[in-house]
Amino acid sequence: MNDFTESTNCLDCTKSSACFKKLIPSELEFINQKKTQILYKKGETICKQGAFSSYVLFISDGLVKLYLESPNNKNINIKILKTSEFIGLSSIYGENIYNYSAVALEDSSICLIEKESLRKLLNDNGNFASEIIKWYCANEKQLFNKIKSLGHKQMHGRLADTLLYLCDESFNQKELFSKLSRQDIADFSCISTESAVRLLAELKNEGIIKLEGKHIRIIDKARLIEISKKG
Amino acid sequence: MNDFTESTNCLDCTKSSACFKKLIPSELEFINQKKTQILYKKGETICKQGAFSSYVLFISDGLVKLYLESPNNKNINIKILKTSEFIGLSSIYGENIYNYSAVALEDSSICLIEKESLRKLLNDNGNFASEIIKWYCANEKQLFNKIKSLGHKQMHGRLADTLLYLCDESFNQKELFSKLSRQDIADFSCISTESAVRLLAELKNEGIIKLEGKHIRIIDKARLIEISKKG
DNA sequence: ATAAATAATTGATATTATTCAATATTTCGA
DNA sequence: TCGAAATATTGAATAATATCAATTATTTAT
Repeated sequence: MNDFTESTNCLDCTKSSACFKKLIPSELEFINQKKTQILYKKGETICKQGAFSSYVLFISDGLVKLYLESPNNKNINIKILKTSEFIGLSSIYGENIYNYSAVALEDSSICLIEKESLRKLLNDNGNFASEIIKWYCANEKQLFNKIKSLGHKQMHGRLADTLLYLCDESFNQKELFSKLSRQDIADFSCISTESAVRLLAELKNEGIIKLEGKHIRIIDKARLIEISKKG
Repeated sequence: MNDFTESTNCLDCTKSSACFKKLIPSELEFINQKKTQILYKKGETICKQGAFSSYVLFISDGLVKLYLESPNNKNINIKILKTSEFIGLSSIYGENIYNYSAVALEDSSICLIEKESLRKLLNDNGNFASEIIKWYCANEKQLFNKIKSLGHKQMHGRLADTLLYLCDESFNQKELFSKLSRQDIADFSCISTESAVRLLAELKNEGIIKLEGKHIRIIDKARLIEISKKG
């Protein structure tokens, strides 16, 4: 993010997500009263797995890495979140804790929204709730893909999945890779950092990817997809 | 399931899920018009991954195994669904296909509900939608647990997770295990059938579980949890 | 600009888990 | 009830992957 002069009023927020468009002005005003906006510096932890979840978070501007922590001090990277995405939506119901951790990959402006207020809106406004459900549908599909990748593919396929995900056009790739380490890439694939490095070198030698400093560029996407499918 | 004389009218259905309790009588009547009830025999496929999803399914009475299929002809078992649970809820929005397959573990009575009608109810009734979101919150947590299990644990920990899940009181265990093969147990853990068999024998020898025909009984739950945690 | 800290790379080895093969057991239909 | 088919079990060989150790490159803080 670059601009911190961005308005903090929900009514004319340009970074708003699809679901907020379903709110009527009075509801937007209501939610505006119930939120605070906070700036997280690059590297700061935005939410911590297991911690008490007082708020649902919304990225008003920034880039965030979402990951699961395991007791053995290893992480599983789940996804990269961009501006206009929620963090910790699922803490709204159920247990009062965050199911994952999130760290700012760049300076990020985050809206903290009171869970109670969000719940009220969900109950009052079915259109709003439906948009949230839409989000959950897409989210579930993504998690199933992760499970398929981890459950049945071996290293090569898993790394291919990671690269295909990270190289998606929807990310500013140069930017993104400059903020990710080999360990991050390994943690997306759930392989050791050393294996990630070795496999990346292999892919480079076969002309499937190009390593330009930290940036990874896919040269032969078809073959990478092939590797992903083969597992 | 035992009784097929069960009423098929949503208004006095005793197998209804929490969310339907949020519907007003006219809405229940509406949904009653928009559903059909079908009996699936044991072993029959209720929904197929990738197939066109015309309906959202609801188990009015039965027991169902939900699993992901991978191209290499291997399956990942996700969960066992019981009476009053939805199948394929996420096909309601997004792509018009089922993200997973489901098979009847016993003769099961399934309600097929028109997606369009369900969408209407979600838009009209925020309380109903909120209950669905509650379900998604719990569902997400479960999927994260699966990801943690697959991503970082090795065979022992993964099998322990499977056994702890399957031996939960919420299932009729004798019944359940009689319907699951070693392959099923392996597919929950994403390990080979042979490995599952070997590890079960190990656990038996160490007095952690007891093998009684097809039924598996946990003797030393504390140690099994230990194994699960250690990974 | 430089030293210290961190991250990336590579090779050798050890561990983990699958596959293949052979045998035993159970289930199921005629 | 019998025999075929499916499922379960066990062992040995092989493959996949992590770990450990050493080295090089990069980043960061002074």
